[in-house]
Amino acid sequence: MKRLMNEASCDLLGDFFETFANGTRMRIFCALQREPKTVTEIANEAAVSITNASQHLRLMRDRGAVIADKRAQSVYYRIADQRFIEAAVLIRSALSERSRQTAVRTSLRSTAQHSSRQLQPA
Amino acid sequence: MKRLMNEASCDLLGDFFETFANGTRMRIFCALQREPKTVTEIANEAAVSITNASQHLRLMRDRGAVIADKRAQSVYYRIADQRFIEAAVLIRSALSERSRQTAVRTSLRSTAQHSSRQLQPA
DNA sequence: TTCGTAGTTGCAGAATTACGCAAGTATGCA
DNA sequence: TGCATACTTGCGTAATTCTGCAACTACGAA
Repeated sequence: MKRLMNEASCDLLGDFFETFANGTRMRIFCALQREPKTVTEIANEAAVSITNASQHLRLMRDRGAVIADKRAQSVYYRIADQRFIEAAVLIRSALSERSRQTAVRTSLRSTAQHSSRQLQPA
Repeated sequence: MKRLMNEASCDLLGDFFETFANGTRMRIFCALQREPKTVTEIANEAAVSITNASQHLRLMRDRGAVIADKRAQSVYYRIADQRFIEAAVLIRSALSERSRQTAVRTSLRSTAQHSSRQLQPA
């Protein structure tokens, strides 16, 4: 297998993952999946104060995850790139599949931590 | 557009993103891209102490991002699912493309923050 | 048994991040 | 102008996370 990412990519990615490494920001991301929304709407959906939503949105905007468009008094936020959603869906599918497998494995042997050996190189 | 993720997915994803929301853990992830490695090897590549690498690896393992296989005295860690790498590559491509676009936009108009209006719904 | 290598874990201090409150800016409407 | 709505920002505190040190377990070899 070829190396898919270099050092610089890792740094970029680290920043990006930090952007969503927070329950509130993840809920904001989910709330924005379908269409742009105002800060107030986002705060309601994510169940946080408007101040708090605004703070998280600023962070997300600074990191390029969302884009803000001002319209009269309101500021509409939207997800900056559709691929962020695609990536999320991809990861989710891997996670849900894995958790199912783990459940099966756990019920067959004990906690897997003790069974050593067996190294399949990816 | 249909809604791609529900609430439960968001929670799952939040956990996952937290796993990589750290420079050290991202470097560990990059180090493991191609093949399984021992804690010592990982610590060297990520430029951290063995203790520190071990602690991060435990967190990553607890969250299902990596898998540990013990072999004699050494513990080999590997990435749990190839799709995690695919997702990372997908996000990286979006990020690098975006940063190029932003650079162009910034050189054309000022800082974009002031130019209001214009709301394209995704 | 004893020693060396490879990892893990408990603990404490440092650093970072999250959150709310209060005060501020920006826009629209009467 | 004055007032209301919609956000943003500064600041202090609370909570979380990171990191290293020292002590501990696990395994193999002499």
